[in-house]
Formats: sequence, structure tokens, C-alpha cells
Amino acid sequence: MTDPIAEDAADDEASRSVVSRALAIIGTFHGGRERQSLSELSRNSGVPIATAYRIVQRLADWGALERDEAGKYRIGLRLWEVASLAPRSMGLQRIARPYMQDLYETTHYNVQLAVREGSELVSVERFQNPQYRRGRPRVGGRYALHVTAIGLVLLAHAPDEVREEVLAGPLKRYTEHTYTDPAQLRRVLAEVRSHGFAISDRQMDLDHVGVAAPVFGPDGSVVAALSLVLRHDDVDEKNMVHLVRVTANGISRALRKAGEAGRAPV
Amino acid sequence: MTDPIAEDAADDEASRSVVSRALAIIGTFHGGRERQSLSELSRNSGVPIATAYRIVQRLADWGALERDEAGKYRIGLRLWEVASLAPRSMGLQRIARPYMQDLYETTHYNVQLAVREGSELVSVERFQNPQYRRGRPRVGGRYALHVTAIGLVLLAHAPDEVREEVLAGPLKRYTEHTYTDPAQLRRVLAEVRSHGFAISDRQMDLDHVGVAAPVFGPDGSVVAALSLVLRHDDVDEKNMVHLVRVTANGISRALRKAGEAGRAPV
DNA sequence: ACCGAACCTTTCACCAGCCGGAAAGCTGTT
DNA sequence: AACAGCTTTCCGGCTGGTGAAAGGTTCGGT
Repeated sequence: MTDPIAEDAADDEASRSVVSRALAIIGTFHGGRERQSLSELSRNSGVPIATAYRIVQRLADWGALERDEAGKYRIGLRLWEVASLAPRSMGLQRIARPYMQDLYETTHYNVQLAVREGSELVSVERFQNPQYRRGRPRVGGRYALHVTAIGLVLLAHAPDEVREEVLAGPLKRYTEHTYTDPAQLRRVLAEVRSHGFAISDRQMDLDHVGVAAPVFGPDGSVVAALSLVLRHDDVDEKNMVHLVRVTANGISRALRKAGEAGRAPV
Repeated sequence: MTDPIAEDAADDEASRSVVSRALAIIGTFHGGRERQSLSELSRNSGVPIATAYRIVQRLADWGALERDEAGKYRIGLRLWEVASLAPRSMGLQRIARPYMQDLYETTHYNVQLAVREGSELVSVERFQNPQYRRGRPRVGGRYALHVTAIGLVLLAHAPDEVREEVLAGPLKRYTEHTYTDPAQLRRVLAEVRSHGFAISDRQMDLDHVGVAAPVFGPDGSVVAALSLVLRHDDVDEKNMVHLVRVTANGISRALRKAGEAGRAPV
């Protein structure tokens, strides 16, 4: 089996430590590689097999990994349990879901919620129209910031150094409409900030238009973005801007209220 | 601040290893303790502070932990990303959600999905009526098997040793209707197996009635359970049994189809 | 049935890297 | 200003981790 993804070997100074090796091992799991044998774990993480053996034993004892019937390892339920305490994903999600559901039920278009992590976005929650699902944005998946409406919102409100990094780096082209000129993208981002929403018109693929708006945390910073994705010939996306913004603001308000109540998800 | 939960110190043979210490540290997080300072992590995990410091550094470097503005540590987004690859939670959830949503929209009662982990149940997904939310079953939370309808289904189909363990152990009473007599519970579980569903009538609290049915994996084993929770004076729960069973069977069928397509969630 | 390949598991002796006490910074508080 | 609590750094002692290698097992091919 050839690897579609480059090997995850890491050669940092700190990568010799046991903890780093353990993390390298669990980091080999990603979409499309959800079950691995011990040998695969060793190969993909760059950790020697005997070492991997012992580490995997301990991870499995604790429940971070599990073995299936075939003896392969997969991410364990216990790890998911603690991960579901991550404020930036599940904490946010818990509050945002009712709003997203309302938006979905009034429009029946795909609704997305994402946060920024470094110079990428991570999809945190989505509601999809079953008749019409693009598998693409997997919950838990990472995607580029400069392509989608939701990414443009997050990029527009990112710290300067992140924005400059993305603007400097190569801007991968997906369609003829994708922004690949840094100067143009910079102009667009300024508009996103001043208007309070972003539109991505066939920049990811030629069939879809996205409308996105920022979600603010209790301290006024942008902690997430909400988007609605529709087919570009379905309806005029301008009509949807208000709806998306109102929903995003509703989530922001709920976050502020939850913050005041003590349990502050950011 | 006094701890509502007993200290998580562990003194096993293997608990001296670095990996086990790291896991002990991330294991100190649970509902109600989502943000901890380094000192708290050290105290709650039993790991000396200097050691905890080094381990936490590495966990934070990788993204398993993050620091918030106040300098406290919380579960990081990166950990949630890999955890969202756990077949028994997110894999199952991805398939079950549309069915759960349909059930919710036709009834507007609370819908739950849970799996068994050891002698407890872990809530994997839920749809709640906003007007009427009991905060109780937090997604990612653990609960006893003998009290709720969903737990009774999971317990009825658990391996013998698990069932015996639960029957032997103390059966905590929540209301006057809770099953606390092992012989009685054993009889109930046999009925659950033969009838293909479970009903919990005010056994958790005096207001709610639950109806639950098993979800089968591709190999015919019970991998999860689905439940509908209603107020006991709302409607005759018998009317709901058919609906819950049909929905659970729909999920089972979808799991089988996904299994045949290669990506087998269990 | 036989053989070979690939994988999983276990052992072992050495030494790299970890452990943790102690003390120095760094806040924010009385 | 002194204090209390938390975070960070340092370093000697030594223990648990490491990786090669061998035995066991499962599979597929001939």
C-alpha cells in the first residue's frame, strides 16, 4: 500500500522524548488512515518497532488506542472522551449547534462552523443536506484559509503575522476564480473586515458559492466563523448574507452569556 | 477549591513510565474541570510538578494541550482532531446523525446515541429539544448502565462477564422505580433481549420515560443503542417503541452498507 | 502440505534521558 | 514591602527506555 501522504517523520530536538514519540504515533492517524497495525504505526511515525510496541501497549492500556477484531489499532473511545472537553471544538459546538440547526432548517443549505488553527482552518461542526452532500469538509479536517468564505473570514481576522504568512506563501489555485494574487486577496480581506461577511463565489469549485460571517468570543475577538454553502445557480447569495450574519451574532451572544455564567468557551 | 472528585492518583507498576504520566495528566480533565493550571495538573495527576512541567510542555508543543489567555491549560484542538477519527464515536456518529435528526424532527423529543465502554455507557451524540433540556447526559460523559433505557439495552447485550459484574456490584438507586434487585434486573434484561427494546419508566428521575433499541454492527453484534426520552405524562411511550426500533434498524443497515464499502466503523 | 514472507511478541544489557528537590523569577494580594 | 502561589530553570543520581535479535504466529502462494 503506497502512502498518499508523505511520511510523518519528525527530526526535531525534542522528538527524542518518549512523549513526543507517543504523540507522533497517535498523530499518524488521519482521515483515510483510521486503522493501523503496529508495524504501520512504527513505519508511519518513524518510531522503531520495539519502542512503538511498548508505547502502544501503554496507550492501549489507558484507552487512548483500541484493538479491533483484526488486531489493528484505532483511536480509542477514552481519547475521544477527553478530547470532547476541548473548549474550542466541543465547547463551541455545544453552544452553536441549536443556531446552526435553525439556519439549516430554514434554508436546507449546508451549514459549516470552523475555527482557525495556525494558518489553516479546522471544521468543527456542520449540517448537511443529505440529498446533496459534498463529502469535502470533514468534521475534524484541516483546509486552506484563502479559498472558502469561512476561511476568508478567519483569515481576515487572524493576527497580522498569520495573515502575512498566508499572503506570502503560495496560494493554491482551485478554480479560475480562486484568489491567487496577494494584493487582490489583501483587498478582499479588508472588505471582509469592514463589511462583516465574506463571499466565496466558485473559488473552491465551479458549482458552489459560500457566505460566511464571524463569530465573536466574550472578549470581542473572532473565535470562529459560520458559513452557508449553496449552489451558485440556486439563489442570489446576497439574500443569504443577512441570515448568516444574524445567526453568527446569535452564537456570539450565546458565547458571551455562557462566558458570564462562568464556563467560558473560547 | 475542594475537589468534588477523588484524586486520580494511580500507583500501578506501569504508572512510572513517562507515557503513563502523560496520560494521567490529560486524564485529569473531565466535565467541570476543563481548565487547569500547571500546579493543578500536577496535584490532580500525582505527577511531581517539575516532571509535569516538562511533559506538559511537550503536550502543548504538539497541540494536545493549549494555554488560554490566563495561562491555564485546556485540551487542545489538535487532540480533538485525531480523536474525531475514533471509529466508535465519530465514525458511528457520522452515519447515525441523519437518522437521529429525522427521529428528532418527527417527535421533538430528546434523542440519544450511546456505546458501552467497560461497565458504563458513553454518550456519543444527542439531539435535544431546546425548550426542555436536561443538561444531564453530556456528550462524552459516562453514566451507569442499569438506570436508563439506553443503558439497559447495552447491558442486556454486553458480554456475560460485564453483565455479571454490574449485577454483582452495587446498583445505585435514583428513584423508587430504579432496579436495584439483581434478580429483577436479570429478568428485565432477558426481556430486553427477547423483545428487542427497553423501557425505563422514571428510573432515572420521576419525570422521564426512556425508550431504547439496539444498533447492530456489520457482524451482527450490538455496537450502540438509540433512545428517545419523553416526559412520563406526555404520551404513552408504547407508541414510540416502533419508531425507535425502526430508526435503530435504519442505522444498523447504514452501518452494514458502510462496512461493505470498506470503511467499517464498529 | 510445504515454504517463505510479513507481522507480532518477547527478551536483554547498556546507557541516554528522565526524575525531582531546590531555588530563582514572576505575578498579584494584603 | 513582605508575602503567597505559581511557573520556570538547573543539575546530580540512577532508573526505565532503547533497539537488535530471536522465537512464535498467521497468512498467501505454489
